[in-house]
Amino acid sequence: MNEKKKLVLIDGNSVAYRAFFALHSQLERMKNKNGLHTNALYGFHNMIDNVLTKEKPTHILVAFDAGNTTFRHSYFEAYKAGRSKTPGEFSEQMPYLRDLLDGFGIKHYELKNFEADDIIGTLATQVDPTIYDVVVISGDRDLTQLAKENVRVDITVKGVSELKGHTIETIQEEMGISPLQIIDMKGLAGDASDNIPGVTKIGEKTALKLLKEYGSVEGIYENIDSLKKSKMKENLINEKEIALLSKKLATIDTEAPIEIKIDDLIFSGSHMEKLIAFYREMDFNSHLSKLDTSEYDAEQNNQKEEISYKIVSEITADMFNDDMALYVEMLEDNYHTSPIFCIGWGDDKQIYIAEPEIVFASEDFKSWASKAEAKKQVFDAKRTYVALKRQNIDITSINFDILLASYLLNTKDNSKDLSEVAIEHDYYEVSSDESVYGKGAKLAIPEEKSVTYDHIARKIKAIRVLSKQLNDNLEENEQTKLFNEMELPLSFILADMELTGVKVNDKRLMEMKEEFAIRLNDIEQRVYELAGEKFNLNSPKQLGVILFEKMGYPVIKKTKTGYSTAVDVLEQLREQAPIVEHILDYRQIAKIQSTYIEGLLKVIDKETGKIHTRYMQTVAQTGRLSSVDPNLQNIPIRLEEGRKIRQAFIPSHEGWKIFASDYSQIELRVLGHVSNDTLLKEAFIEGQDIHSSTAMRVFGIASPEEVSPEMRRRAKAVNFGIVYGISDYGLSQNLGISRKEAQQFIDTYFEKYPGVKTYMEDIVREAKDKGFVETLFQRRRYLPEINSRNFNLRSFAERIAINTPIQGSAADILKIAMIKMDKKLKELNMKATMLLQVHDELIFEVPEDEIEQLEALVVEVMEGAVELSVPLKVDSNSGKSWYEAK
DNA sequence: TAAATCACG
DNA sequence: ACGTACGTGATTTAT
Repeated sequence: MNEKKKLVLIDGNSVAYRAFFALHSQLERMKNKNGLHTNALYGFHNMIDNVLTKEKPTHILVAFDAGNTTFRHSYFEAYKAGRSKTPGEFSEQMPYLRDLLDGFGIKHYELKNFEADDIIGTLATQVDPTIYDVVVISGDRDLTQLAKENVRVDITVKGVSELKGHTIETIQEEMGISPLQIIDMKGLAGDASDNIPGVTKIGEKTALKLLKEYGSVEGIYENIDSLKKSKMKENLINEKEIALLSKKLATIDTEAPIEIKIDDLIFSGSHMEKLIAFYREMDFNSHLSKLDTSEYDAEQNNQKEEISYKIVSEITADMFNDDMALYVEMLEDNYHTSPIFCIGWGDDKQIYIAEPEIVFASEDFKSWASKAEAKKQVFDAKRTYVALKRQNIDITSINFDILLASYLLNTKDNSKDLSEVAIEHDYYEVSSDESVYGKGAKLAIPEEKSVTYDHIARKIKAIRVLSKQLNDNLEENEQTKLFNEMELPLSFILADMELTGVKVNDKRLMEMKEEFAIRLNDIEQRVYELAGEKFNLNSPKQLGVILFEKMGYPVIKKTKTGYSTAVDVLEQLREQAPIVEHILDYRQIAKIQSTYIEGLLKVIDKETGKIHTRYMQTVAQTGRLSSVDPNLQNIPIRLEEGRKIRQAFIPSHEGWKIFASDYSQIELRVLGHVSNDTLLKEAFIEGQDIHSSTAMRVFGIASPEEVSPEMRRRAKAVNFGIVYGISDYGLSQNLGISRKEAQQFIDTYFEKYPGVKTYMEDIVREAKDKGFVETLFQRRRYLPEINSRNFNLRSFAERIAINTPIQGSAADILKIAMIKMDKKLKELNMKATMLLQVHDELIFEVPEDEIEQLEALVVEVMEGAVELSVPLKVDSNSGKSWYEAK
């Protein structure tokens, strides 16, 4: 027996609007971390969820209105006029509705000049009634006119989860007319919400009475003479045109020129990864925890198409050719330490899977890996390179990295999970690592080996397919140079830096640890004395109670959950609260102790006494690197106590030195270049102290000598503010001045540096126009919120539009310098080695007798890395430890 | 798992 | 009028 199919058609705008008002009381409570309101999305989500469970549709579509004008406006301009303006809090949620539907795997559609009703009406009418049962869902009663033998129309009653079904029978029962007569009723009675006029003095009751007698609007006019004389008859006669027009307006078009076919609407389940990402973005935590991912994954995995591969127990040379994908599987993130448990490689014809012992013992594999003519495509080149290097295998000629490419195409598409990256590029044939290996305590290699093998084989295929696709995309964006000449070569340089590692004097750290332990204990006792009780000093919550409740100090700032006890707050209490001094001391030292001393001691490689960080090349949205496990880009320097940590970073060879070179004011120089501002460029060209120079302009000082330290400090803050996409409030907070004063500084700055002002206006306009900004080297960052109706989101995007080309271009420049530096060091056969990168500086270890040469080389390479309209400047220092290279 | 805090550029 | 500086990662407490 053939079951009937079920088509569900949802009126997106109307249901979302209902959801918005149903949860209107929650409006301010329901916001995500970015301040986006989520009440309509939440309500809409729950409605869909209910519908999917209850109706179990085989086909489903959400239709949207397209724009504000429809074909109806062409014969009645005032159609839908006089509606109150759509609230911004609602419209800002609409774009995300599409994401939600994509997650659910539900097709959505809109058609220019037509309303959602018309799309729904056309589909509901045109599908074969012997095959399809149709359910229409809307918040708008007009749609009940679509009810038929096989079409039920559900209208929201209250909220969106409670629906009332309308069929031919119920409509007949309640109103005594057929669904199609609802149009006639509107023609007579009009509809205030759509501004459909109707005939004067005729309301729903009267209309129904007339229709029961005469059947339709036309029927009434055919029999108009038989009506007895009345005011109503007069109105009907006078307003015949209006009645016919009203009917026309209320009629849903069942022959709209839609381009979708019923087969496009097949519902084959949700895309869990997308849905989860949506929940995360919207902070729908209850939904996140409710998901039974394992069950879902299993179902999804079953839907994937079969993949064939060969399990290899003996490797032979004919298994390799000059164009293949390679994947090395490890369970843990840290590829410096994680065991390798499976390896796959292959091309479009054949995929091979093998256990690592077999691969590592194979000379054929090794020579293929190191063969220059053999091009390899991977996911995460650096990870692959390091993992093989640990086995003494040198891999060369990796010519594509889909992770790196994906990140360059959109910095947001940077998941460490291959399947997530694949899904972003509409490739669904590979499962998530989590669904195969589990997570947290359950993370493990599957008992059944074929599960792993199948998974790796799918990864190989995905790499093959996506390498071609993403390479095309890079070309379309003119980013191939960025990929081939900057990011990909850099990833191997970073790999070498990570593998080299940096030597750490653990004895020195342990000495410091003991010293600090004693001091911490002393301070702790002192604080307890002053507080009159013991408490956990590391708990901001407990500290808040002591400070602001027990001791009664004034509350200066609050956080989401209670009193703020951050430094700037404590500093304001310093004068009146002696205890605060000790708390600040404690905080400072506790930070050094836990993060830097204990933290670093934990990650020193026992064998080599070195630390091997991992540079994340696809995380930072601006193009910068980041550093993890441990983070070596935030080792203390500003305060002397913490700076001493750097004494523990030493050269790995006797008689060598640590050598550090940093770009001076690189971001402001980049700003000078991109803004082409005369004064700003001049300051750099003439080698002025940039902050003093700014102080002179902004405070109207004649000579550099007259700039006081305080003025320079303020000017420096202004310069920072400019780079960050300044606001009066931000600057006022930073400088502890009034907003008005801060605004004055900004105004004066823009007066003196009009080029900078123009740059900011231009870049924001360009971002609004194109939806993304670019660095000097075509690195892109998309700003989906730049045109948001939400002030917060839009303003944030505008500041990012200003900052990213500056921070990102500076990052590009240092990356170029690193590549050139690496090349030079090799060419010149120097022993000096690049160890670390910290955003605007490079740290090397170098034999004593190479220092001079290195110094000259660094200046040549870094200052000459790129040609800007302002000079680049580098400062270098060296010493026995990182501390002394200052 | 989130929030608060603080280290760096 | 709206509420805020840009980019990161690690540790701790609390839920």
